[in-house]
Order: sequence, then structure tokens, then C-alpha cells
Amino acid sequence: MTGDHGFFERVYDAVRAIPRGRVATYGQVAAFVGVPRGARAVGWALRALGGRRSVRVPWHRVVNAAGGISDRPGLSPAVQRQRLRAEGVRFVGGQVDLRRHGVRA
DNA sequence: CTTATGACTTTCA
DNA sequence: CTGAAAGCCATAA
Repeated sequence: MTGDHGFFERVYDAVRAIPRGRVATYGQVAAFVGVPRGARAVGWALRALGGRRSVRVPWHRVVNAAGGISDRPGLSPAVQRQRLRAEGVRFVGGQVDLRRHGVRA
């Protein structure tokens, strides 16, 4: 129990704060943790998860600014798409309607 | 300290 | 709409 809240934990906490059936962009999560321009750093933190189920983080609720799923090594985007669809997220043109499911301030 | 990489974003042609 | 380039942040070597 560390108590040390680093950048990674902040990102995980922000992602955990995303309500079910809704999605947030990397930029939104970055801004939530205090780094509006740290979208790439957010992806870095999520990549560090590496399938760590011990840390329950709804990483599948995080999408890019276009509302689409970014390509990543080792995992197919179809997985995330199916997970989001299972939560009630509607896909249009292979992308998510951020105006409908995008997290709002 | 410098260089390189990456689940990003925005702008220009 | 598609493609290329630069910008920004965190980590590793």
C-alpha cells in the first residue's frame, strides 16, 4: 500500500471515475489529472497496465479524440469495441459519438 | 543531460 | 477525406 500517488495512479483513478456506458478521451483524462497536453502520457500509463487485472481499470472506456479506438500492440481493437458495446455504447462508423457517450464536464 | 519511443492531439497541404 | 508533420508529456537507456 503504498500511498505514493504517482502519475500512473492518478490516471488509473481518473479512468475509474468514468461512469459505465460512457467514454472519455485521452486528452480529457490527461486534463483531469492536471496535464491537458499529456494525452500521450496517459496512453503510456495505460500501456503500463499490460493486462494487470489486479488493478481494475476500465481502460476500454478510454478512446482517442476522434472517438475511435487506437491501434495497440498485442490486442485487437475489436475487444475494446465489444466491451464498450456491452456497456451500452453505440458505435457509428466504427467510432463512438462523443456527443452522446463522451464524458461531459 | 541527450536521445528515442509511444493505447495522443492539432494543424496544414 | 487522406496524409504528413510538429507539439506535448512521461519513461527508459
